Amino acid sequence: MQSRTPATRASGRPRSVEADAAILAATREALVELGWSKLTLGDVATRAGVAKTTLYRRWAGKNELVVDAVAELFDELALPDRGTLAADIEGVVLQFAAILARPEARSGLMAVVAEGTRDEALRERIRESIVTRQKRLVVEGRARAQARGELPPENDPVEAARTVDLIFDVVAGAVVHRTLVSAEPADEEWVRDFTRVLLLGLKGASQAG
Amino acid sequence: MQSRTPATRASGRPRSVEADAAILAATREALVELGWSKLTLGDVATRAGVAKTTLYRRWAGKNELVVDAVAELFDELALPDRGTLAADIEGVVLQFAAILARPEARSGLMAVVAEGTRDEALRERIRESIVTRQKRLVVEGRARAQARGELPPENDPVEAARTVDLIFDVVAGAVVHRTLVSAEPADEEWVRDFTRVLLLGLKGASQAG
Amino acid sequence: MQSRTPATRASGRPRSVEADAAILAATREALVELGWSKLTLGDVATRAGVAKTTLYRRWAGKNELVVDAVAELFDELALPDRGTLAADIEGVVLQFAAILARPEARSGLMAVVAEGTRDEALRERIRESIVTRQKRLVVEGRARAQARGELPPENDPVEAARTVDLIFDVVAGAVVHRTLVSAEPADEEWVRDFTRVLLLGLKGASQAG
Amino acid sequence: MQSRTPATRASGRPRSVEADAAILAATREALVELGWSKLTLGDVATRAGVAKTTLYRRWAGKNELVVDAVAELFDELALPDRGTLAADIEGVVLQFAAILARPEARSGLMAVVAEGTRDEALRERIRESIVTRQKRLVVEGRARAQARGELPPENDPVEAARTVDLIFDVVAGAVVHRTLVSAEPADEEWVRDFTRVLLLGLKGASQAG
DNA sequence: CAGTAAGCGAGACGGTACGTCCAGTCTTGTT
DNA sequence: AACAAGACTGGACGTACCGTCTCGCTTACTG
Repeated sequence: MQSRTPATRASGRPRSVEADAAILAATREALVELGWSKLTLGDVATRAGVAKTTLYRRWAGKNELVVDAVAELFDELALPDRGTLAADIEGVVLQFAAILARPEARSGLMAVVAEGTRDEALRERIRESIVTRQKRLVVEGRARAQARGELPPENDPVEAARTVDLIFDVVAGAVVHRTLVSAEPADEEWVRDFTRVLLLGLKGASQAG
Repeated sequence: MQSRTPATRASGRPRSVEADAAILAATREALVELGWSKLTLGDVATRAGVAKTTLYRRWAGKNELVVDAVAELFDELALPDRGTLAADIEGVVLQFAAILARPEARSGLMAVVAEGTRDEALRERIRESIVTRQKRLVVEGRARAQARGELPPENDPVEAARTVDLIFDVVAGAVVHRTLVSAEPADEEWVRDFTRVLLLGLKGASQAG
Repeated sequence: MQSRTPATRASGRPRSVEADAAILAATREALVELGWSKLTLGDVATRAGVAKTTLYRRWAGKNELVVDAVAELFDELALPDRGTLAADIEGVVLQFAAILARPEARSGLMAVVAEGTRDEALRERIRESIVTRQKRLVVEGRARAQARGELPPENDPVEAARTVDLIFDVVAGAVVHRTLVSAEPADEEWVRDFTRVLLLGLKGASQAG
Repeated sequence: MQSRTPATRASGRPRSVEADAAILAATREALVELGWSKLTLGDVATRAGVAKTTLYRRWAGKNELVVDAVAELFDELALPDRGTLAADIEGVVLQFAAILARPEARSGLMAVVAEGTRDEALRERIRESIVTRQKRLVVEGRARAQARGELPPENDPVEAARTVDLIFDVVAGAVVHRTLVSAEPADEEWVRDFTRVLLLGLKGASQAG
C-alpha cells in the first residue's frame, strides 16, 4: 500500500489543496450563471479567490477545466436495484435526465463535445472522464439482469462489448437529444416509452442473435 | 398562386442576392478549416468577399449564421426506397452518419446546440431549421412501412406523433452520440446492429401497445 | 452685368436651391449640439431632410462643408463708426469675440484650421472664405483713421499691405487665443486693455517707421 | 525633502516605464506622417511596439494622448539673454515659430484646441500642460527687463498678472494665427515688425498706465 | 407635350477605426 | 516553488461612419 508520494521531492511551497475544489466549484457556479460561452477564466479565478496564474498552472484552458467540472456531476449516477431490468433502466435514465436538466451540465457538456470534434486530446479526456466511466452502469445492469434470468448470458465477449457500446450510445444519445436538441423534458412518461422500445429491441436481438 | 412580390415596395438599394449564398458557403468553409470556436465573423466576411457590416445586417451573430449554414447540409437527406423498412432505416441512418462525418457539421452542430441551452430563440431556430424539418423522414418511412404491411396503422394520432418524436430522438441521438461523443464511426456494421434493435423494439411496441 | 449662367447649358433636373441653405443651417445646428468631431454627414443630411448623396454632390467632405457653414458667420462683422480709431477697434473686436463665443464657430473654426495644416486646398479655401474676406475691416478702419488724421497716410503700398496682415494676425490671433486656448472671455475690460496696447504700438511704429 | 515613494505599495506587475516614452514618440511620429485626423490609436500602438490596451490603460483617448505628446515639444522653449528686451522677445518668438513650423505641432495643437472647445477637462489639461507652463517666459522676460531698467516695476500685482495674460495671448495668438491660419511664415522680418509694435505698445501702456 | 437627362430619397455596400473584452503570459513582491 | 496582483501582447468583438453604389421616382428643360 504505497502512498502516492511523488518521486521528485517537491521543493518550494506546495500547491494549495483547497484551490482545486474551489476552482471546480466556481466553474460550475459560473456555468450556471453565464453558460459556457460567456464564462471567462478570469471570472472563475476571482470567484474561487485565486489568481489566474494558479488556475493556468493546473489546467491548460477553458475546455479542460470544464470537462473536469462537469465530469464530477456524472459520478453521482448509480444503478438502483428496483427488481426488474425495466425498472432499473428507467431509474438510471431518469437520474441521467435530472443531471442534464441542471444548467451547469447542459451548457458545459455540449460545449466540450463541440470542442472535442477538433481536438483529439480533449475528446480522449471526455471519453476517459465521462463516457467510459459511466459505461459501468450498462455492464452492471446487464449482469444483474442476467443473474435474474431476464437476459441470456452472452457467449462472445467481443460481441458483448459491442452491445454495451451500442446501448450506451442509444441511451445517452436519446436522452441528450430529447433534452437538449428537441428541448423537451425527459419525463417519466417519455422514459417509460423509451425504455419499453429499448428493452423489446434488446430482448428481441438477444433471442434472434 | 400569388407571386411573391413584396407588399411594401422596397426603397433604397436592394440587398445583394449573391451575398447570402457566398456567406453561408464561406461559413462552411471556415468551419472545415478552423472549427466553430476559431471561426471569426471577420474571417467569414473576408472569405465571402463581403464587408463585416453586410454580414451583421443579415445575421444577429455567429450562432444564427452557423445554424443556417449547417441546416442546409441536412436538406440533402432523402429517404431511399430499398424495399424493406430495415433497409430504408439503414439507408437514411448511413446518410445521416455521412453528414456528421463532415467537419463542418460536426463542430458546428454541437456548438449551436450548446449555445441553444441558454438561448430560447436560438433553440427555436435550431428546432425549426433542422429538427422539425428532418422529422419528415420518420413520418414518410412509417407511412411507407404501413403501406407495405410492415407496421400496423396507428389508431391514436397523438400517440403516433409521440412515437415520431421518440424515434427521431433515438435515431438522431444515437448517431450523434456514437460519432461525436464516443467518437467511433457509425459504419455499416454498427448501423445494422442499431437498426435491428430499433426495429425489434418498434415492432414489439406496436404489437403490444 | 453678365449673370452667372453656366457655359454648359444644364439639362436634366436642376439642383434644389433650398437644399444648400438647409444643409448649411443643419451643419451649424449639428456643430452646436455635437461639435466638430461628433458631427456626421449622415446626421447633417437627415437634419436637412436631404439624402447623403445630395450632400456629397455639392461638397467634397466634412471640412469643405464646415468651412462654408462657418464662413457665413463672419460675414455679419461690420466696422462701426464710433468716432475714434480706438472705439472702432474695440467695437469690431467685441463683435469678433461675440462670434467666437458661439459654439458653432468655436469648434468648427479651429477644427478646419487644424485640418488645413495638412491640406493646402482646404487652407486656401479658409483663407479665401474667411481670412481675406475679413481683412477689409482693417483696411477700412485704417482709411477712416487716416481721414480723421489719427494715423498718417502711408507711403509705401507694399509696407502698407504688410501692416494690414500684421494687424489682422495680431487682432484675430489674440482674440482666438484668449477665448479658445486660454479660455477666458474677451470681455470689455480685456478688449480695452488689448486695444490700448495695440493702438500705442501702431502709432509708435508709424511715427518711428 | 520627502522622497516620492508611493504610500500604497503597488502590488502586481508595475507599468512599463519605457512604454510611456515610446507611445508619446510614436504619437509625434504619426502626427508628422498622417496628421491628427488620420492618426489612429491602433497605429500609434503598433509604432510604439505596444498593445492597444496598454495605450488605453494610460490615456483616455486620442485627445489626451496628443496633448501630452505636443506639450513636451514646448518644454524646449527657453528665454535667451540677448541683452535687450526687444532681442529677447524676438528670440523667443522665433523659437515658438520654429516649433509651430514642425508638422507634429501644427496639426496636433489646433486639433486639441478644437476639441477643447467642447470638453472642459481637456481644455484644463491643455491650459495646465501647455499654456500656464509657458507663461513663465513672459514673467521671466519682464523681470529681466525691469532689472535692466527697460520696464518700470509694477505696482499692482493683480494688474501685473493681467498684463502677463494679455501679452501671452497676443504673442502666442499672433504667431499661431500667422503660421496656421494666414499660413505665412513667421520669419525674421515679420518677427521684427511684430516685436516692434508689441514693445511700443507695452512701453506706451506702462508709461501712460 | 413627350422624351430624356440629371437630381433626388432611400438604403445597402466595402472599408476602416473604434473602444472593449478576454486569452494566455510575464513580472513584481509575499508566503 | 507556489501564490495574489495586475500589467502585458495579441486578436476578435460588434458598432459607427465614411464615401460609393444602385435602385425607383421626380422634375424641368428640350426638341
